[in-house]
Amino acid sequence: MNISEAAKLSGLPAKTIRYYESIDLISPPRRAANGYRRYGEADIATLCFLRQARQFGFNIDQCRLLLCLYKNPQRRSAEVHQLVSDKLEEVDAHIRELGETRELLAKLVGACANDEDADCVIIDRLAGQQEQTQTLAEIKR
Amino acid sequence: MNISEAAKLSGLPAKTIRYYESIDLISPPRRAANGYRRYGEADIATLCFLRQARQFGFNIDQCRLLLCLYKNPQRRSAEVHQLVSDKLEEVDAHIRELGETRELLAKLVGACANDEDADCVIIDRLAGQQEQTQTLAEIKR
DNA sequence: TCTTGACCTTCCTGTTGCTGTAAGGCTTAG
DNA sequence: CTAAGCCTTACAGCAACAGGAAGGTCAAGA
Repeated sequence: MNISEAAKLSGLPAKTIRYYESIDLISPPRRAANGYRRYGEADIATLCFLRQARQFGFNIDQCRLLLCLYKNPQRRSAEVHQLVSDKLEEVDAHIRELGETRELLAKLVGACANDEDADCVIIDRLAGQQEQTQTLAEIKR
Repeated sequence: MNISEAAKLSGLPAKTIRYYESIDLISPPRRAANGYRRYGEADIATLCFLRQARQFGFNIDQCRLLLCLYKNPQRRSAEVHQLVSDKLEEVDAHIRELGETRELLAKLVGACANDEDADCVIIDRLAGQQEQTQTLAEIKR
């Protein structure tokens, strides 16, 4: 099948499939006489695997590793487990960070007068000296 | 003061300050006779404001808006409130999305045998046809 | 047969928010 | 006089693609 059908079946844009080939994430497919890329079932499976892995938040390098494991019948499931639990920790850390930001933003929203006046706690807070000093202290540590 | 002191006081790398100037986020400072940038108190305040806004997750364009409001004594706090509550929603959506990913990852981690065997639920799940079909159905909608 | 539209190809640029590096000028201390 | 530590500009690169230009190919219809 041609690239656009592979795209449909895999759920990845054709652009992305070509991109993955260009960075050696997937191996170049056979070409038809006219130069068109030809994909088979196994290629589609690989592309689906990649789409899923990306959706799970794995970056391209992590996908490379996962792909190795996927294609290697000698793999140990413990290796896969390690990769995924690392990613889980990564995501947890990211969520915690965003959660802190969220709380700070919520405080700002709650504290702002939200009226026609120019006085604005949010602006004051963003311009605030205290926070600046605190951050400076952190930097100096 | 020169750029490196401005960097120290504002908490932004000198590189970033020059970058902000290059994209017209901040106005070009005066120059000393030798061509060095000279910064004053007001410049530092602006840079601090930007650092804080970035820490809160505002992107550069949003910082532009915030900066306008910051510098405009005719602002209405309601405008600021709007910007910040939009950002809060944005962050919330991001957190929800990450939360879903987190749950899926946790399931994978929990289901994996985590041993010396090649059988791996995670690999199966990432390569899974069901999910693929489901996603295809979603695409076709 | 010709044309039209839908494919396909490669190559180049742009996105976001910086960071790194090169190549060179200024300043100050020893 | 030299070495360090500033400063300047300008260009390249990161992730993970997306958009578009310029051109070749293919199948269907008038």
